[in-house]
Amino acid sequence: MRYDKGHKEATRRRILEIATRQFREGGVAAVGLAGLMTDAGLTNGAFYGHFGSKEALVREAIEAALEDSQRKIEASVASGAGLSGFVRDYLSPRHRDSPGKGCVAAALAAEVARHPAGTRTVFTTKVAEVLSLIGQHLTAGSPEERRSTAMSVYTLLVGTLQIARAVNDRLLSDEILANGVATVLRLIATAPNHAV
Amino acid sequence: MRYDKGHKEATRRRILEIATRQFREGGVAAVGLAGLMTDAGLTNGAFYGHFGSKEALVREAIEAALEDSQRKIEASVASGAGLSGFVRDYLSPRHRDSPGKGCVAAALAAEVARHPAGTRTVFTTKVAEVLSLIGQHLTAGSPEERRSTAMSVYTLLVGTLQIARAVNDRLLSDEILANGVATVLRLIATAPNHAV
DNA sequence: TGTACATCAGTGAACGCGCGTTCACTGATGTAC
DNA sequence: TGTACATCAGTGAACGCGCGTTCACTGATGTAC
Repeated sequence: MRYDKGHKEATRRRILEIATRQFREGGVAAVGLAGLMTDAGLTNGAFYGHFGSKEALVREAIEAALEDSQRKIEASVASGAGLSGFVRDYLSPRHRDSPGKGCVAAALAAEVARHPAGTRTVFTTKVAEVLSLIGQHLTAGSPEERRSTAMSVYTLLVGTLQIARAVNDRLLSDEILANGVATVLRLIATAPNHAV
Repeated sequence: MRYDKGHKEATRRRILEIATRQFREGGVAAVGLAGLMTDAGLTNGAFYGHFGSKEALVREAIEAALEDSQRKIEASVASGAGLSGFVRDYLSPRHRDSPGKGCVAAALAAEVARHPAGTRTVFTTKVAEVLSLIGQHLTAGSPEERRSTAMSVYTLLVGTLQIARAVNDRLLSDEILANGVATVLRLIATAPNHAV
């Protein structure tokens, strides 16, 4: 064969990697396959040797990016920084300013809601895993309370990052991030004391 | 003149109304001007008699939709349901399932972050007004604490609605919404007890 | 050892389509004289 | 009262462009005999 063993797999991985970055940076709709393939050092036609359609790529990109999120949480816990460390990274100006390397839920949740069922199902499965993972690393409360807190933490993280990114005023954006950190840490520290 | 006095203004309002709905339903990128104008009962060319560009329409649509949000908050407070009533409406399955009539921040925040400065500035100004409005209707805490709580409430509302919309599992989605209501109401009821 | 063929990652032109925007034109009305 | 012109909301074709997808082809390699 002309190409090394593993060459095609490496190319596929390269396309996927570039795609996950570009999708998060500009949104799925703004990424064209021709430009994506050029950035991968190939021509447009080669795309369909690796993926069945753009939507298939979107599914894989979302899956990969949400597995990345899980790895980040685990890395933070393993490093001793705990969930708090993850929260501080997540709501940092650095994360806000580099969406291409960041959370795919914050970048694409609204767009995912408008995608076909298969894509939404992948997203759903992986988000459920993230929620479960956050719940596992909470210390306060019963299992039900931890699940509940995990949801609050995750939605608050996503909402805070999104508003901080959309807002065009650095001071306000920084304030929103800092306030988000304080609120999430408070949620983590205290059991929810359920009324329901 | 061929047309009634006020005819053009009415047409403009009609285009704007349809656009705010379509933008929230499908995202800005998915809305084409030709289709929009057809839905308004006109042909594509007429658009530029009313708006300078698609982006100018986006700015006005975002502004109008965020003023709508403010009106909803005020209406809920005026009706005696208070902020809690607004929160329950915001995180209701009905709101989740009808994005076209709902919160523009939840529908478009990620997309706004990628739009030109002018659009982001409009968004920023109006979001700041919403935060201030929420703060005014909080009862617990100092003014600083109320501002802080308002931010947490708003970002939590937006994040919760988005994840609930993206998720493809009705039970999980409902659970996320219900959990969001409980958490937001808890935030509203208790002063944040700032650590910073 | 030499020749014919199979394999297969990638090429690049072409497809039909919809996009935002421009612009010469239409036609019903109001105004001027 | 009748005629010429100005106004102006809207028409609809055209512009250049990029989209996702298809497909006949290339060319370097491995395999068979």
